[in-house]
Amino acid sequence: MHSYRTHNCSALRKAQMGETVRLSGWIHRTRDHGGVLFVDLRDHFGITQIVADTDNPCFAELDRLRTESVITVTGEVLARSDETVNPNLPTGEIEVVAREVTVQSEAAELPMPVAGEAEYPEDIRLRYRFLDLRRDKMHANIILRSAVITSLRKRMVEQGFTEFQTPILTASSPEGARDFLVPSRMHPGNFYALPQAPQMFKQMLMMSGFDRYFQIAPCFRDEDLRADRSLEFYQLDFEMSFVTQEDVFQALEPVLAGCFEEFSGDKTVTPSGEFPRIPYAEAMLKYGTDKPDLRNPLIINDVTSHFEQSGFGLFERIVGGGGCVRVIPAPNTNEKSRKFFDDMNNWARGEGFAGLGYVTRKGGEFGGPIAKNHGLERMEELYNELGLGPDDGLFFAAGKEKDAAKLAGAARTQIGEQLGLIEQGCFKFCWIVDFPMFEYDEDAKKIDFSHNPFSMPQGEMEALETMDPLEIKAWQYDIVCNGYELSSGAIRNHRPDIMYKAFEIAGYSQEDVDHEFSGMIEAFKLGAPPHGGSAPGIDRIVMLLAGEEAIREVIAFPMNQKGEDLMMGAPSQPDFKQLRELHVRVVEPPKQG
RNA sequence: GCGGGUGUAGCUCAGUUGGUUAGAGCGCCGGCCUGUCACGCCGGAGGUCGCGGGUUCAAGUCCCGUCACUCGCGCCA
Repeated sequence: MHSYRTHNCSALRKAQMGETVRLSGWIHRTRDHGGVLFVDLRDHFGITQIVADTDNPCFAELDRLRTESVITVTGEVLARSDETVNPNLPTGEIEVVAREVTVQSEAAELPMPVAGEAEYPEDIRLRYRFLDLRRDKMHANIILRSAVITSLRKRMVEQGFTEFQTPILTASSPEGARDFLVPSRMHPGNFYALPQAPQMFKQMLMMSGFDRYFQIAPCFRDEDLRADRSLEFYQLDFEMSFVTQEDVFQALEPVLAGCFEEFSGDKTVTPSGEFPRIPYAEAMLKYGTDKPDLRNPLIINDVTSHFEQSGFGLFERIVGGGGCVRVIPAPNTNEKSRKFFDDMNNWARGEGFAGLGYVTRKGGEFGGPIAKNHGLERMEELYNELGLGPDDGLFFAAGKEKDAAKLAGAARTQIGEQLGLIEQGCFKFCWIVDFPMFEYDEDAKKIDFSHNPFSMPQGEMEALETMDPLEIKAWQYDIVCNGYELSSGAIRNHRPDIMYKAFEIAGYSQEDVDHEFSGMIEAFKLGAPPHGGSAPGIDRIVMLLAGEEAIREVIAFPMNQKGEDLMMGAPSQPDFKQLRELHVRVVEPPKQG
């Protein structure tokens, strides 16, 4: 007989009745009835009930052991009587009568329980992650992650992509997020950078003639963390040669839709080939964000023209000063109390906005100060234009265009949630397209790239030479699911002349470009195919599929919000010898206060 | 760097307008129980109420500061 097991803890059925078997696992729970003792033995696969009565020589040992101790049990498979079958357990029709128990590892008292579904403080969960990962939910999340990655990989290969590995120790890239630096022992004073994304390498692979690249790529960014953002994360990084934006969409949609359909259970998924394309400007107007949650049916409207001359002085002044007024409908709120509307205003103030105005409407009767001051007839006109009903309230976000859009977008989400309008049980994808190539940087008082400087401008050289830079769009796109940005991507600028021109508009000389991106420019000058790609975030994909709200729930060993690994104790101070070899000296920052 | 939330037993939490010895469930330790599966019953141990200061006859409770965790803003092309 095998030293540890003949079956796993989810394998035994009535068919094995009478067989002598051996199982190994963790003691999940014990139930001591005095005369008879039940032990739930758990492994990766499931749970099997072990039983021993007082006449059984194993009784004392099993009774003594704490939960989460690891044991090997040899015994006979018994069918349970009809009344004692547990229908909730795949192995619930049988139990194993212990004959021999070997303790593999005795557990001390636990800092957090493994059995049960309670919530536990995250710092304790992270400190004892190996215990946390034994819990059902976490174990399932990590298995899901593995299955999702396998599925994505298979689907990419089916689409004709080739998997590559690119360097982890690489060069700092001058744009984007902060780099993680690694000191070079052999080159004193020089540092490697960990890749923020394998951007340069994948473009180089296209210039190397490989046509379709992909990688499950680790990426590193030294920026503050969020629920859906960590210092290190994985992307399904891909790039394609000789493609238009539409070709990229058609390659990715079946991969994402297919993967989501495979793992989303009962939830519906936007079908491949039907992901809406929403221009950036339209998204900012209708949803107040470039990552709209399309499960929310509310649409924002611009009503600035209605308030150029209005009895409502505040809005008139805002509009007169070049600002705008956006409205978010609150359908069927005739039963809502004044508190509901005031609470929304307080919420907006709490979020740091000036405030959120509102109009109430109950059976066709308008209420609230805006309606009164603006005039009931003009309000009626506004409602007719927006197609609103006699019981629909209306919220107002006014200010400079950027602020009004942001407030309207946040309010749209808040109203949708408060009124329970967010459609559940679905994954709604969309592409956001036509991002502006440039934007005006208020701080630096100059034109700068709005997103990726290496994207191809729509209209190429002619656009750069003839158009107002702020009007130029880029072949750049984001994919969004349920309000989460899964990735951004672009058709790249593979033409040195267009590259120089684009950088010139943003205030960089040809020498600057040659100096900062010499490798890339060099490659472009030696035969570069038109190419483009994207890189959906794998952690976020798994998070959505697992129904979690933080990527830490789908990462085996995540960091806390301060970028610390509480289990391994990272980051930590290196010893002096290591620093000396690396030619690095640490200067402590001055203490506060 | 900034703002919100939380902080009471190993864990989850309750604790009234400030008022005697700070409680419950789970876990732990001991005892009882032969069919449970979140087993049940009895008993016990376990607390710097995050930390520091202040107000008060009296602070878990009020005030100020600070720390930790967390969510968000900035940041993340």
